[in-house]
Amino acid sequence: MSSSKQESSSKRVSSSGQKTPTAKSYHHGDLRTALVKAAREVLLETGAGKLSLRAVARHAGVSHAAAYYHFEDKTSLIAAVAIDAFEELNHATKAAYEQGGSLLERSKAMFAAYINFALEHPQAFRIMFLPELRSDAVRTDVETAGRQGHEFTVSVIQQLQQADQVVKDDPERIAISLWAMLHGLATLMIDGPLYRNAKTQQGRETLIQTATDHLLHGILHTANMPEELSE
Amino acid sequence: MSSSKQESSSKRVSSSGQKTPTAKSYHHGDLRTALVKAAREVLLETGAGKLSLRAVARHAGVSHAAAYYHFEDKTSLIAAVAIDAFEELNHATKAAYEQGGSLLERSKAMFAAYINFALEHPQAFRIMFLPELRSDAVRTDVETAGRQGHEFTVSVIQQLQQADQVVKDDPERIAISLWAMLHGLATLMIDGPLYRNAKTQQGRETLIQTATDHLLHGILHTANMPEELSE
DNA sequence: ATAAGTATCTTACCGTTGGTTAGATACTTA
DNA sequence: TAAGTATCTAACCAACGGTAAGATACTTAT
Repeated sequence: MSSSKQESSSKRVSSSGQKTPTAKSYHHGDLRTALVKAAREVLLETGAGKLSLRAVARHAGVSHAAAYYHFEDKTSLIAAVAIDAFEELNHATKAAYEQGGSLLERSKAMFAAYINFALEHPQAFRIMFLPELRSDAVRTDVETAGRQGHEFTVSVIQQLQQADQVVKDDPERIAISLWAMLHGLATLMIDGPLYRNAKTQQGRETLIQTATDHLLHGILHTANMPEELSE
Repeated sequence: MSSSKQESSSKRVSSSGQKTPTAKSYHHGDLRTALVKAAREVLLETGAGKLSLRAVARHAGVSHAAAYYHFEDKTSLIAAVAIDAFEELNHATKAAYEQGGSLLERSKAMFAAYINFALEHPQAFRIMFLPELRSDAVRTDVETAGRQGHEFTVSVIQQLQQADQVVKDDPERIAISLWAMLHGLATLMIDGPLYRNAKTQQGRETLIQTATDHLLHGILHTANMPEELSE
């Protein structure tokens, strides 16, 4: 019944001659992206778990049934929001990495950017990892959006290995360990028992600093702790 | 209106003479714990985000309004489920630690137990870290239930430090780093991009093994990797 | 024992939600 | 300009969280 409608209307904003870009005529123009944007805005006031499709449609100024011409499902709308947020996160981490400093400093800035994104956009961050976006039958789009960030991390690890700064382990596995550490720290800070420690900017930086240092240097006594990185 | 009712009826199962322990009379006996138990069972078939108070009451054989005499809120019921699950997790990790082997082996078994609990009870694990259980006004009970596990981890770290196996850093911070790593790995495995890698028992063990090793030994080239732990 | 008081449960109701269907409106294209 | 199609609204449904009023049973004082 409604199979290929989403694709056919995806990116077609300024094709025909409309009076205003935000045309308020019967047909909206690009309701799909407008709904995603509206969802991000509604998300700022509503919990991620209680995000209502009807509230999003209300915010966009359309009836809730209109949304079903652009998204198969409420979950599909949420998935689109998640992909949008993933792209934003990927952009933020890349931007942090491409700033000045040594290779290791830029890497650490990238690590911090991941957590800072979670702290600055907690609702979006929660959406990105909602269980129903994975367990559902086919949701490969969200998966690929998430994997892009992972692949970038792998490339950073490889660069660090080529510069002889990181052990020559499987970069894929190192990236996973790194991601797990960052992701765990972020979720514990926004939804877990660390959310009290993360209230002040000082507390956040300390948490990020010590955790990444522990991963970088190890916590076993047999591993030495050089001071060249305490910076 | 309903302030001290929950406390007054908490633990009073076999006080008066009832014919059967699972008395199906008008008054239930201990509906509160029955609802928590029912919620855990319903949770096995329903997603954690879509857990319905009415379905839980239905499963327990009572009307949904009856639940409101034992829980202020749907969130309060979920909080009780989370506390129940936290206690189960704490018990599992302690049990893993108290098994045979060296101190480090027992510690690593405890780390693995955390992730295995998440993999074996993903729905309960998700409930434990639902955002609404933290951001809500006063939900200190869930917090303390979660903190108990953390404090136990701190004590394990301290034991490792006394045995000269772990650097003499602040044990609190080390425990946080450890928890972040384990928690991140667990969530990425059940709700994140690693859930494909975690389908086989082999894949899970490899993920746990390499990640904990990375944290224990560090990934920087300046840190050495002793083989006494590769086991 | 009995009556009053209280805790717990059911039934009935409310507004909101996710989702579907039928019909209205506008864009597209021949 | 007419037919066809995409997109929207209005109306409807079942299920949900939550509340209020009344039914039932346990408790306790007398």
